[in-house]
Amino acid sequence: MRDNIRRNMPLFPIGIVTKLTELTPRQVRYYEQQGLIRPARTDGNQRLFSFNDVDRLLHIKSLMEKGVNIAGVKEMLKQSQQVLEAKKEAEKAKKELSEQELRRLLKRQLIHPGRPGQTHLTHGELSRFFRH
DNA sequence: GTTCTTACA
DNA sequence: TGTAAGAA
Repeated sequence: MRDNIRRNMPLFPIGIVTKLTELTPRQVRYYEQQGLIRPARTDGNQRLFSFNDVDRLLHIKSLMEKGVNIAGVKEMLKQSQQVLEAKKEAEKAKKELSEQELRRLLKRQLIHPGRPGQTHLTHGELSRFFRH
């Protein structure tokens, strides 16, 4: 799991990122303002993006193209983090629980999906995350 | 030559 | 979001 430190390594300036993502510098900076990404900075205050940042931007781009607005993108990214955290917890559980206990847990999660603290949205609220 | 911030159409 | 100005 040493790959993550590489993926988070600040490597490319905004010019490279815009070519990689086909986003405009304006968009990239704006997304940073909205807290969707937080690229590192050089001594001269120039942004340096990691592979993760680029992936994130591509994800954001695809969502935007599907009509999801900033608020919606934020939620989606939150869910992505929750999924990752869930995976970590699952690995923990795998070590701490017996196979049998694990089966029971998984079965319960399948029957009661989104139990922990997920946001249940009504149809009306969902529209909040799309362009009007 | 690139990128940064701020401001305005 | 695009574009311009002035400073790194």
